[in-house]
Amino acid sequence: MARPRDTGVDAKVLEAARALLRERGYAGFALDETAARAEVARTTVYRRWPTKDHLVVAAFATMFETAPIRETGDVRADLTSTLGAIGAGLRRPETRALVAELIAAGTRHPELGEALRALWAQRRTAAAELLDRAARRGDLAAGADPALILDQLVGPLYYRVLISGDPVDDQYARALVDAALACHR
Amino acid sequence: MARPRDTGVDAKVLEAARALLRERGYAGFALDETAARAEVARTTVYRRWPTKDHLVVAAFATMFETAPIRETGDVRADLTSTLGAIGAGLRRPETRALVAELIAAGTRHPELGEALRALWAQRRTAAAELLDRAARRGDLAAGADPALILDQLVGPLYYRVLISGDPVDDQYARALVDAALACHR
Amino acid sequence: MARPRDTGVDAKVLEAARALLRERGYAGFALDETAARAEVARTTVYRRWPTKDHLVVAAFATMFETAPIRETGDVRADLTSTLGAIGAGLRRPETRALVAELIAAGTRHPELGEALRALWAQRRTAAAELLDRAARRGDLAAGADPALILDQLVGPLYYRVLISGDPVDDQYARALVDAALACHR
Amino acid sequence: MARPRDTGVDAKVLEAARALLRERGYAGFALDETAARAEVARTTVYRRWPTKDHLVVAAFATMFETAPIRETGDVRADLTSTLGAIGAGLRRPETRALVAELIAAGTRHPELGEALRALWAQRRTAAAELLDRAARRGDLAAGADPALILDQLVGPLYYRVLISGDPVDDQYARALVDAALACHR
DNA sequence: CGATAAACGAGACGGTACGTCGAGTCTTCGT
DNA sequence: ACGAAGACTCGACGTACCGTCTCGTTTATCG
Repeated sequence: MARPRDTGVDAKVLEAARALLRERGYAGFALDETAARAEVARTTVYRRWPTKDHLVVAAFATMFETAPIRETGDVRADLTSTLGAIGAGLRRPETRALVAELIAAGTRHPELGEALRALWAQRRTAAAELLDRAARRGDLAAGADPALILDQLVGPLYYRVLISGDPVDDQYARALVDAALACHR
Repeated sequence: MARPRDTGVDAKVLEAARALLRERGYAGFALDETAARAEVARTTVYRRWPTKDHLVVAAFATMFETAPIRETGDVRADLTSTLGAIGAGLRRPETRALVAELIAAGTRHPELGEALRALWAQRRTAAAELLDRAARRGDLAAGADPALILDQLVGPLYYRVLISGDPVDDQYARALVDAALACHR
Repeated sequence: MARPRDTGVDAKVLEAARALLRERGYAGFALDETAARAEVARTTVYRRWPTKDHLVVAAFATMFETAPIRETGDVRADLTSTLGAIGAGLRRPETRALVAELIAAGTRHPELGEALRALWAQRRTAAAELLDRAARRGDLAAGADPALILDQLVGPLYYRVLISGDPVDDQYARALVDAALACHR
Repeated sequence: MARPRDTGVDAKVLEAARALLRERGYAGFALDETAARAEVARTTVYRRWPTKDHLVVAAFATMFETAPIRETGDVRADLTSTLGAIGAGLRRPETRALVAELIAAGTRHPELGEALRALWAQRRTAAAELLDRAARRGDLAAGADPALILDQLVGPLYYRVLISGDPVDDQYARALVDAALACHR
């Protein structure tokens, strides 16, 4: 009885949003421009995402494909490459800014906070499973808490990127993994 | 050779800025209102801090006095209480939002990024010295890198607060310290 | 296909602008206040008139209804009363200031200069037609150039008001008309 | 008993002001810049001229040397060349704008209005004397009022420049003089 | 000759307005 | 209903001058 939503719109808008986010970061991101680029009316965007923040989070959610993990069975190597991949994703300054703005957006809109945490959790999954399997294989100490280990591995990465500004390179990833394995094995 | 700056102005403005940041967070922070509260002309504010971001960072820098650390000599206890204090400071949602916005601001204005990193470094100092002394006392393993250990301790804290949203309580602080000491000793 | 402009807005804003111009003159005229009085957002004003100058000219254009002229057939009397009316309009000091500012605005924005000249031309029309008819009736000398005569009548009026500051009263109007008719008949 | 004013300052400032007025007109004229150009402190300027308007008027007063008039005895020729000179001075658009702004300034500050009228009167003197002598020589009709004639000559000039925008060239000057002499002789 | 009052330079300060940008909401028409 | 187009509200931002003020630094002249 009513005109159905043009499903192409979602894709076009998100695509445009991603592009703008990458080009200019959150600061230079304007909903107007996104709509213009997607060749869609501003109203149409608002009908789907009630807020700039919502749109940005939605676009962000589609930005990083869950990196496929090649698991070799060598915990050290696998962890190192995974951490390295995460670090590589975070390194770019615009990414840092975007992540920061997303956190802020998540505070302004609780549901977005929820969604973002889900996203992070999902990104964390791969590494978590890696650790779980290692634990089951007996490659980790008996009493070790995989979640804590993961925090110890990933936390410093974000800490360096967001807070201290120290470099996050493969060497650092290796150092982190070495330290973690030295303890928990 | 010219009329000297009214030092009272700095204090009044920063005071007002702090208050506003605490009340409404970065989102609800308006330079206009700050000036009004400080009973100072808007232009006077702009003379000192060229941008809203600059003012916010300046205000933030004066928000947290370097927490005095009581060192007992018991590494475990000292670290736990220090971490707990850091965590306590970060827990409040407005703080989380503010920290996130500051990171973003730091990306918009490189000089601010610099300033912020200096601030974090300063906040980090106390804990770092604690670890250094422990190392010198032999309470840590010979080859241990204090900076890395610190990352492993503080990183997860920020990670939980900003990213995963998991609770940051004293129990978690203890777990982190235990894990770290288990390895590096 | 889009939401049409609220025509009421134009009226309300121009009305407010006229009022402000009359009360405070160009010097005390603020676009902000106009918008406030018209109970309209400042940006809405800017959408229609890109500049304070534009708005002022637009408001000015609606300030003086084309004075209705009663033509009796007696050239001398008709001219005298017309000149008198023009003079009366110019006499008030705020008017003088406003006219001056308008000229300046017309120089700052060429399109406004155009518009203003059109306005003046229109105001001049009535008197011009009066002279034309007189010429056709043979009340003026054959070779007389009505446009020149008009300049000689109206020019001194503006000259006195704007430049010399000498009084512009009915007696002066009469003297001008007498002199003009003495020549051109 | 006190340090005397540096007389060079007045000259330097007025020079700079004239230059700025010529370059950018009243609109682009900033007291700050004038002071900078004159290599003088802003305060020093304010000590002499209480207001931007005052300074501008003062500068203007020195802008046009009273044009020396060569009187040949031929009223028509003398008047035509004088009018032509006046017209030439007014033609430039910046001059028009400046004159307009000066009128406005004269309304904002009554003393300035006074000063300006004096200036105009002075500029008018030459032409007035010309007419007076012509009258005394009997080149004008007995009952003719020189002041009125002058208004009829000069008024249209200003009228065209400021109001109607019609060209003010030598031909127009001649037409005006012809018309005036046709009547008053 | 040294005190002193005013001139001067430099710049802080208060204030007022301007014009701009972007977010969200609302209204209308077309499909 | 959905979609396009764009008007409207609102709130802030940063800028540009203006005119006033408060300093420290000169400099002519008077006691």
